[in-house]
Amino acid sequence: MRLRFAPSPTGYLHVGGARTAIFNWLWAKQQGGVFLLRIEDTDRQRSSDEHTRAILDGMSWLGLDWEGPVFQSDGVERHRADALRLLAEGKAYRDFSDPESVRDEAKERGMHPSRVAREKADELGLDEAVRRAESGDAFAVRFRVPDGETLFTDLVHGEMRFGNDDIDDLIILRSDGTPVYNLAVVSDDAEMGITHVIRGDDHLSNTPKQVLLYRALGLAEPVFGHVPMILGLDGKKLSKRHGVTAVGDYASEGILPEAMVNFLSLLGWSPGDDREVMTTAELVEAFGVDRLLKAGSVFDPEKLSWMNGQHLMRRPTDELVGYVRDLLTGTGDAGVERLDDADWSERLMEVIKVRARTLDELADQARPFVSDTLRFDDTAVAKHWMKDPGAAIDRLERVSTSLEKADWTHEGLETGLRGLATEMEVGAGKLIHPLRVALTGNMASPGIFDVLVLLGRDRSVQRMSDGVERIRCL
RNA sequence: GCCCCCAUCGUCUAGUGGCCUAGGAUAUCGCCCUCUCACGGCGGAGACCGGGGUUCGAGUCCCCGUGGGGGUACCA
Repeated sequence: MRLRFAPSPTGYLHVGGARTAIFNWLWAKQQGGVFLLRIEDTDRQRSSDEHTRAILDGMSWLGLDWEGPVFQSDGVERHRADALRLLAEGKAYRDFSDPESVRDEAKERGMHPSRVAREKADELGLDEAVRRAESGDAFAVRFRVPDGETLFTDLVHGEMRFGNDDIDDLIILRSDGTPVYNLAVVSDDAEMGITHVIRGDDHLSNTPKQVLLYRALGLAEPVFGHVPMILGLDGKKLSKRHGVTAVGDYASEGILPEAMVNFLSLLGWSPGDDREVMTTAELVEAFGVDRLLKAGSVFDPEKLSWMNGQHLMRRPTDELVGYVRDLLTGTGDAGVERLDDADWSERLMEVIKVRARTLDELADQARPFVSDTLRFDDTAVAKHWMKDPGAAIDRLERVSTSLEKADWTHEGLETGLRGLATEMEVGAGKLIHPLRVALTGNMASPGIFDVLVLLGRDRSVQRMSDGVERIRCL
């Protein structure tokens, strides 16, 4: 079994393409098949190394590995030979007509352009066509669609039947001698020995044309499976109008590749039970083309975000430390080396990972612990400090002196602080809230005793006195 | 215009003629946990596009509408 993913070199791997790639990859992995990559660049004008590179980067980020070098569609000679062979066998004909005048005439007579072209070619006759070709007249090569019907079995749609009258005599070779997509795919896929083609629904209408080409060329045709499209929140085909559509952009938004693979694989497919958060290994195990859906699905960034949070909680903490280190180094935050203390950073991840949905949020959560330069949240300061600055200062100072001598453990600190609250005849929250602002600059944080333990005695005490100082200056 | 595909909560989906009083997830609302925010737990609201058949019985099968998507290039 040989599968391939064949994106067009548009400069980025969009989510729809990514999902198609994922389906192919999952199936290949599960069946022990071969997964190949081919860049569709028969139109040389459009392709560029950077474009190909962007797609490869997207694939690598997702963790989708393919076999061997990327198959570049450099088979122009082969494509041309195929076209010429069809010509020699009378399965294609030379079209000398001017595209524009053919279009006009077709419109006038209410016909399809390709049928006008066929009529003209038949009027011209084979001998005359050969003579004109030999004298140097430029011509395109059109495939002559035979009479009858074209049938094939689609993995997701079942039996497909197209009346050949509805299929146009497609051009397979342009008048400049370059091959056209529909011929190139067929020729290339056959060359690669592709046995199964999973691709987007947008290719469904192309399939009978390609099937006809396979049969005319005597090539082994693959089994096709057409998966539904991915739509934007407005129900329209997902495009740049919907904002982020390149998978690479989600990488920079703090999405884990495994979450992306998981999320995308659940668009147009489901394992059949209630499982949703799944590892890539589980997906490989559960995947099956028989459960591919027919209806298009909307890409919902909210659910992706949730799923990412689920994956985040399940990742090994040392991996999370790595992400946070990179992110905080990138933003130039001081103190990143604190993360090198494996035991400490692991405990830090344990308390912050449930509070983050993206890697960026995880880094934001980690920042107050890593860096000593706090970013104070205005509403937090207003609510817990400035409503009654005097009380805030008093409480911070008393917490500080009381805790300074406490046993610096979760339990020791809790007994100490709650004892102080009782002594002062205030609720513990009255002490905790201003303390949290002093310690983290924020209104929200992990449990205050975890914060204290993670920060350590010296840094905690320092932040409390800095906090007092800060309130006085405000 | 012509051809093709599709249709269950807002969204992702389960459902292959009786197990459906339509299940799960997300989002949303309420409660609980609680020092905050999350996580987690419990609960609420929320869908079979419409009309005809077939059948004892239809979300499930058939037909017709409607809606959405795709194709119809000397694009890929």
